[in-house]
Amino acid sequence: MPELPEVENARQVVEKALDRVIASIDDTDEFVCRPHGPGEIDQALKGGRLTAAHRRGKTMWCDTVTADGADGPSLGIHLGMGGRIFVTGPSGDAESLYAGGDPHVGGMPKKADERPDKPEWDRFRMTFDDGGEMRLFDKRRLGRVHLEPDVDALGPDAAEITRDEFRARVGKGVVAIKAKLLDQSVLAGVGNLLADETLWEAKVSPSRPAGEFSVAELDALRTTLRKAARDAIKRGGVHTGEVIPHRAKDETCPRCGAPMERGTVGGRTTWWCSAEQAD
DNA sequence: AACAATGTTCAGTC
DNA sequence: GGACTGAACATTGT
Repeated sequence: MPELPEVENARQVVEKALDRVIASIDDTDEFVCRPHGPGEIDQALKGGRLTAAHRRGKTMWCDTVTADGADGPSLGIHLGMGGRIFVTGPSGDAESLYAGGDPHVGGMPKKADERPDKPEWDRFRMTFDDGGEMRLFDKRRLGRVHLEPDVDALGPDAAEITRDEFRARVGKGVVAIKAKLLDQSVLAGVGNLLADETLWEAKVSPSRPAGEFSVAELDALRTTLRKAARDAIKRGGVHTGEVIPHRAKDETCPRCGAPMERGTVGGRTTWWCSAEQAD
């Protein structure tokens, strides 16, 4: 699930956790919270508060203050391959639940495995002194929570990148354009689905070398990407993309009817229109 | 059983 | 050192 649009959705849910006093933290999952040892994050943040929720690409982080009002360490949260954020209000009950990283914004997920009632899939939990909580729910366990995340290694956010930045960062090298879009140090936030959706909308072959693009083509690609990202945020996730349901065997392009083709580009399964996105 | 999964990272090669 | 590739990571679903 989580690409830029889902993470932005999750970030907005994390904002529901701001300015509430942290009573305790369960950071005992050593894989998710590495390299911190159990209790380390708890010790650093207990008694303090989260004061702001930021996002760049797929990485979120919160500013914090300690109990005495001094600046605390930032808290990084990454949803990995399938993580979600749940926050409950002061009552702590299900009625006050906010779900982030999920397509059904504000509603309860329908699939059993997406419901928040599998305690063994809770990988991190922050309990507030008002009775509510924030937790990372992640059945695949590839999410991350850690102190002081290094966001400088990320490129500009894919929904915000400027025209000049895009030209300079994306339009060079011999790697496939899709691999370039997926490189988080080039620009941050594009995942496998958003890449396929963007390239399909732009009628660009995913395997075409990035350095071959003209300035005009790069500008057009950037416009398409930002539109795809923002539309997905608005609609609740990348899965709302037009071509996404057609990423399957025996499917056809929803625009021209030609067969969809499957392959591997940038190490990821890739689908494209065999006619409009030919090399 | 084998393989893929909306992500990241690290070892290895050119 | 940079660019690039492929496997590994933990876990679940098909």
